[in-house]
Amino acid sequence: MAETGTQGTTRGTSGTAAHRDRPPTIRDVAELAGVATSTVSRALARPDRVNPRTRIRIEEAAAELNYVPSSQARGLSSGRTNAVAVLVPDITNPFYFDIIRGTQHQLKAAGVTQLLVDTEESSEMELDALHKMRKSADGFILAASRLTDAQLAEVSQSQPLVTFNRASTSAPTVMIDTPSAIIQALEHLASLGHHKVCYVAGPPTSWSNQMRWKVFEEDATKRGMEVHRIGPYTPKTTSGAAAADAAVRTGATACIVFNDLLAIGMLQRLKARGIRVPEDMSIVGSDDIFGADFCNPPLTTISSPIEQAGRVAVSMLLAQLNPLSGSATRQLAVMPTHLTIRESTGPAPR
Amino acid sequence: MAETGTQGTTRGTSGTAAHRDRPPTIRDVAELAGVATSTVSRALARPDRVNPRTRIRIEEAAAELNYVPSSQARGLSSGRTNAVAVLVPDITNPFYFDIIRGTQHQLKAAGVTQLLVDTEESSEMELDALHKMRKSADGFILAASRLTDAQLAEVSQSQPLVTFNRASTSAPTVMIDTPSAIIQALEHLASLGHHKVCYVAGPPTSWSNQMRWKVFEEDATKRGMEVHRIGPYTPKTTSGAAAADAAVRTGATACIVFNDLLAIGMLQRLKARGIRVPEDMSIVGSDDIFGADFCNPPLTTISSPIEQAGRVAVSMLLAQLNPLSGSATRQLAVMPTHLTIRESTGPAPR
DNA sequence: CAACTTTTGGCAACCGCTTGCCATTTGTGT
DNA sequence: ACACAAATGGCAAGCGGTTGCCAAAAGTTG
Repeated sequence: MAETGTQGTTRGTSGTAAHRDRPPTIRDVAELAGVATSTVSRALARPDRVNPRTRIRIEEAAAELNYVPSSQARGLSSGRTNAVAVLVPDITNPFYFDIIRGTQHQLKAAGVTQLLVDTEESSEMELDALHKMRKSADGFILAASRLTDAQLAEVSQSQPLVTFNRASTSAPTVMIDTPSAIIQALEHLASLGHHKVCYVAGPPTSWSNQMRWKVFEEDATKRGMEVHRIGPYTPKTTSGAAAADAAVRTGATACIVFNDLLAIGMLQRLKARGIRVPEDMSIVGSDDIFGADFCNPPLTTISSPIEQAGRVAVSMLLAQLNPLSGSATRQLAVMPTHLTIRESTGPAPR
Repeated sequence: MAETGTQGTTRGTSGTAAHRDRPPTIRDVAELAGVATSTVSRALARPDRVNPRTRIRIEEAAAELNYVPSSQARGLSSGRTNAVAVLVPDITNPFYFDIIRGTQHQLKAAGVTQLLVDTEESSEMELDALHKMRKSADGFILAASRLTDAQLAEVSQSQPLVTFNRASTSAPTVMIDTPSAIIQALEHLASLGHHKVCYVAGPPTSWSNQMRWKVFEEDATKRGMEVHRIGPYTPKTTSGAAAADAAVRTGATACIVFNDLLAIGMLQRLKARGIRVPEDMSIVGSDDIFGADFCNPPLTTISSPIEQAGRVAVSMLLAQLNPLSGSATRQLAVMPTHLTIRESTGPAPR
């Protein structure tokens, strides 16, 4: 302290300043600004906790040194990592890319790092990641989680998370309005005169798959349609061939398919077999992924603001992490859906 | 300081151990195993540095406590973060999906966390990320970097990185064999009788765009073809319409397009305008992204093992980070390419 | 101007783990 | 059994921040 006065003149001591060797630490900034590290820390974290004049001095010093606080160190002492992990079952699937894009955007806006994890459709990997990363992420977003209700409940007990397309009573959830979507699709098919419909199932552990089938069966039955179900199939285009063949065998004239990937695969197979879409068979996909608009024929599918869903998920998670004043955090967000009618559906063959 | 001793005993206050409240630290493990934390640290990091018996004891303790070391703390003291940042210009672009998938796989295999960053085609954001994350990532993978040579050189000086599809003398690079690919494509077009060809350009700051054009011009000229060039266009399907219209105006009978996204967009526009592909115009894309095989017509395109490129990039980066015995780290990897001929190319119209 | 309240900034103790250095043990050769 | 080398484990000093607590400084009030 006594030397502060001197220091003003000192300046030259260090000779040429700003050696670009090692990244500057908070200490360097403190030194340059002539204050203690704690003050620097405060100036940056809670600006009104320090005198405006010193704050400015510190800010200038920081700017000059091009100081960037180490998130590592910060995390260690503050207990927060400023990172959020996003777990998806399959990075390969374009559907999740929309989600990822959404989360990425929103997280970046909040200055939070995104840790992307591919769980490869496996609940073990999911649990493992959840466990391994509990110290390195402040929260998790589980897209289409494959965990059981019990597992989910347990996990959500110990770490903040929000699920996407996976209902849960224990954690905030954002999901797309599947029931309404399926009903819209059936309505559409019914109006085209279809009586025999088939649901092409995806992964049994997928909650949304279960929901879709449930609603499909209920509503189709209510309409007096003949309902079939085939599957489960891995939700990839490559499974489409098998699915298409099976679908044809059921005698159904229209299929609602678990997702677009599978649907597009079916389209390819049907074309190869010379079965015309939609003349001989109508196909409805789900998710409206990249490609659904330019495949052949363009796919009628269930659209939903997926990217926005990602954003919402992040918002909900962040709200959970920083409990703001008053307002209880929202526990459920349902994204609207609508049927995008393109060219893979048409009048039932007679 | 004097009280430290007291504190040592205080610990027990909590009575029953292993409360599942807070995640266990290295201290808990040490205590359970009856050793010092340093020993635990070693047992886990360099197993042969401790006695096998104690190591086992420690491992058991760790297992019982379900101990996972804090990567934060580890990073702080060791100076390594065990994370690698992957910067892509546009998360939206399926081309990068493949890269990301590749890097993700390889990184996971190495136990390294992937930090995904979307730089939105902006060199500023790229620099910014590079700067902000220098403390939180051990290295960087720059996919299709938009940085200038000078910037790249400077950055690579201070942090380990490898570039993908962006030549650089200052950093290891993995790229796809563009020249050969373009030549293959021109050969293909020539054999179909095309004489007037057009290159549809992508982002001017894209190195691979520049390369493609360069080789295109050289080789096409050498073949005595009439060469056109249009663009630049943003590499998205939505830019395809403008590109298609411009391409038609050039009078060319075949186009080689910067990437598949743009090419698919052109396909859509051409179809809308009633211009038949490939009868009236042939289109060759590049990258063979998801969707290129099922668009209408399926796109003839330049394929390359993109996912593998991502893997290789990671390997090169990791090699750079852990300079192993002897073998100098590879500075350049060139991924092979081949022309995947589908249905968007055909004989030149007469 | 004294008495008292606010501001402001420094001190020092962590956060959880790594690592250089040193004291013990244990093992080896004769 | 003895001298000496190798193996093993603990101590303590950080890594780069954050934060509770306290003292000095500045501002208020009558």
